[in-house]
Amino acid sequence: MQLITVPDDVYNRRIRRFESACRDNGLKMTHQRMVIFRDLARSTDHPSAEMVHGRVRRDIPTISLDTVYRTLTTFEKCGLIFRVQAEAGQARYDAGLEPHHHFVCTECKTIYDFVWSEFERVALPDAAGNIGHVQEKQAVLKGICRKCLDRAGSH
Amino acid sequence: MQLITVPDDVYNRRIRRFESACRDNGLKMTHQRMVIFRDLARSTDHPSAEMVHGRVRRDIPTISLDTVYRTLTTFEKCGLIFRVQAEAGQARYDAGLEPHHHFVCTECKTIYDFVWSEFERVALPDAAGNIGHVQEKQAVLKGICRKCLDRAGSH
DNA sequence: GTACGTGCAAAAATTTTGCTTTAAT
DNA sequence: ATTAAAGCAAAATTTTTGCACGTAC
Repeated sequence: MQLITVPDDVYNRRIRRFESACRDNGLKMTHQRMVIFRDLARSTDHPSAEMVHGRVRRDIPTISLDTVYRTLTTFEKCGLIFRVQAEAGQARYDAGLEPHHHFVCTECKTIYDFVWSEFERVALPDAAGNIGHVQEKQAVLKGICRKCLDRAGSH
Repeated sequence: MQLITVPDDVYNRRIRRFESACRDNGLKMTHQRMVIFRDLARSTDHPSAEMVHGRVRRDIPTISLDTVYRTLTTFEKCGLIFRVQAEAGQARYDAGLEPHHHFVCTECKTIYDFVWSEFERVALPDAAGNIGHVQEKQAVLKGICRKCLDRAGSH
């Protein structure tokens, strides 16, 4: 379930980016793609293909899971969304393009976003540049989230 | 195939750590576990379960893939090895305990290690501490490795 | 009208599990 | 002798694919 939602201005920016990305990549504007992207653009929970499928079925009850898989892969190739580095069994997706990082709870597998402007300012070591051409850099934290800590502490 | 190998002193340190971790966790010292751990301790290629299976079969031709899966999971629970944040379809493992980070080539899926001492020195933002208790922090880079860049450039 | 996208079903790939046999302590 | 681990086979889970039909441009 999705409690926190994305602010309107961020959501609208994402939708506009989606529309231009479709045009630029020659993607047809299908009902399925719009509904799937709208769900992602509003999401803060880094949903898996199955989570997206479950939610978009409210709008398109006949949509198939493989369409969701194909669509997510397509969006990823266009740079519209990212696969999250979280290896929680299933691939998880994120429509947030603003630089941010992830805290993965090893207990409940929830993925939390956080910003870390200090990180953005630190230069990569030479070692990294020697390996190849860096396109994306991100920090990943693992730990136990507050919710799980509280649950464990209460008995 | 494995080109670079781990220096002897690092390898020996890992093996000693393995032996004490088995004692501490009440794990029996089976032939399979030793062979699997030795392979990981020598590895620099962040192998998947299947890669490990393929290699340890040289020593134990009858070893089954599910034993490898079970053993890797066991080692991970003991903190002897880590699952790498790389979502390359399969889970990838790493026996390196010294702080290091990963560069994942989006082309060939190779995972390269690098050290980044500057990163270790930067304090986490308050936002991260508010989410929960951080147990592990790491940077993940994505990009195209030199090998793939060269291959693409040569035609 | 044409090319691309979707739905369906089936398969592929990866990982997990129940049960029996084997081996370590 | 006990108890954990290995091996086998089967299942569960996640993701991909071929083909026929439908839809956006």
